[in-house]
Amino acid sequence: MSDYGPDDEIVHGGPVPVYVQIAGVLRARIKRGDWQPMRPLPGEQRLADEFGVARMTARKAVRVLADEGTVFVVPQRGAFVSAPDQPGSAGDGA
Amino acid sequence: MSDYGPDDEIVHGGPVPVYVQIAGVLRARIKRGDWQPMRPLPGEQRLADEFGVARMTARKAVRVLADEGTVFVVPQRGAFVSAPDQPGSAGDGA
Amino acid sequence: MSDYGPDDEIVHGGPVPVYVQIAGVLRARIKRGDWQPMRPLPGEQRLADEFGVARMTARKAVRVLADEGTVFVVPQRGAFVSAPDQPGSAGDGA
Amino acid sequence: MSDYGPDDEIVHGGPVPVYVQIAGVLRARIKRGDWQPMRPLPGEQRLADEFGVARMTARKAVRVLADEGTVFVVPQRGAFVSAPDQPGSAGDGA
DNA sequence: GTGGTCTAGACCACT
DNA sequence: GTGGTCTAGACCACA
Repeated sequence: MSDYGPDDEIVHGGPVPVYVQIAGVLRARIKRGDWQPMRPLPGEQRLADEFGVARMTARKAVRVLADEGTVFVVPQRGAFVSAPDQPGSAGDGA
Repeated sequence: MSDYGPDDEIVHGGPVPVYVQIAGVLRARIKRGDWQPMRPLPGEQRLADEFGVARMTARKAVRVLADEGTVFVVPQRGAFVSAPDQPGSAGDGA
Repeated sequence: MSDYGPDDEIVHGGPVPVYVQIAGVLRARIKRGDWQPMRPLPGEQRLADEFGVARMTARKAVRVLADEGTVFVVPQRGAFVSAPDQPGSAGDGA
Repeated sequence: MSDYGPDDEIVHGGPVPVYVQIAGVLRARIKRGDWQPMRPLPGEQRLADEFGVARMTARKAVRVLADEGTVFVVPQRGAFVSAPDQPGSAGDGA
């Protein structure tokens, strides 16, 4: 189930491609700590279902995060949140 | 199809360039709220068809609106109505 | 469906491990030409179904063939019949 | 029209993904000089037609070449053969 | 279940 | 005509 509300609305036909919007939502959740480092994101199909898009679109969103290093993809295992660059030393409240 | 009538007639061969006239019509529609902020304008081809002009003419009209900030253009995505500058401070009922 | 009959019967509880027996059957089919070089073997699930064994058993049988070079495994793609060692030096005419 | 023959056959269901095979064929043509630096490759749809695959598959092949730097893609213009690193000084027959 | 690949369509902006 | 995006299905190996 999703704990997410209107914050995560996806706009079709807008200036930002759907897959980029989804990548942004996922990125925000990761930074917010919803998904912890080394833990898997929901699978492509689940993301597609949640956002109401085709799997290929959800897949492209995950690829955006993988290309920027936010997550890493392990074939047949899932997409995992990368470890933060400098975990804990600054900026996170420690 | 268009919901617009004689109001939007374009005069060819007059003192005002056709693309400026079209820009004026589009600007009026936006201010009237026909097209909402963050939503796309019709594509160049559609505008060209509606006004009976060449694509380059429709393109120039959109550029006028972009230059004045009424719309913003996202390459490969289209032209989108800008958000109003400060919709709350004056004129909107606040 | 399988074109194979009693020839390929597997004996459980005998002196020869089931996966070795299955490897032998598969090896025979390859040598017989049932499966051509560079073509994929049936997937693990299909082999498991055909021989009435667990997926891990089918997997081990394929591994036997891979270890001896009869087939080669490409991750995420399957197991493929290897090209014959030196088909040209003798018997192929070149 | 294609001047290409059996050399460029694509195998479906083989150990190598179709889009990787196509990328290999295109790479070979570029190295062979069929397509000169700064000239465009055929469009995605043409490649798809030539190889008998979906456009998305041809697209992935081009992306492979773009990722490795063999070509560069200009949106709405095409994919262009990159300039060689050191054209002519070594390695090409010296 | 996962991600990887592939098909066969579609609409779009832009050139 | 180009590439960019998107849909809605599919089969597969692998765990």
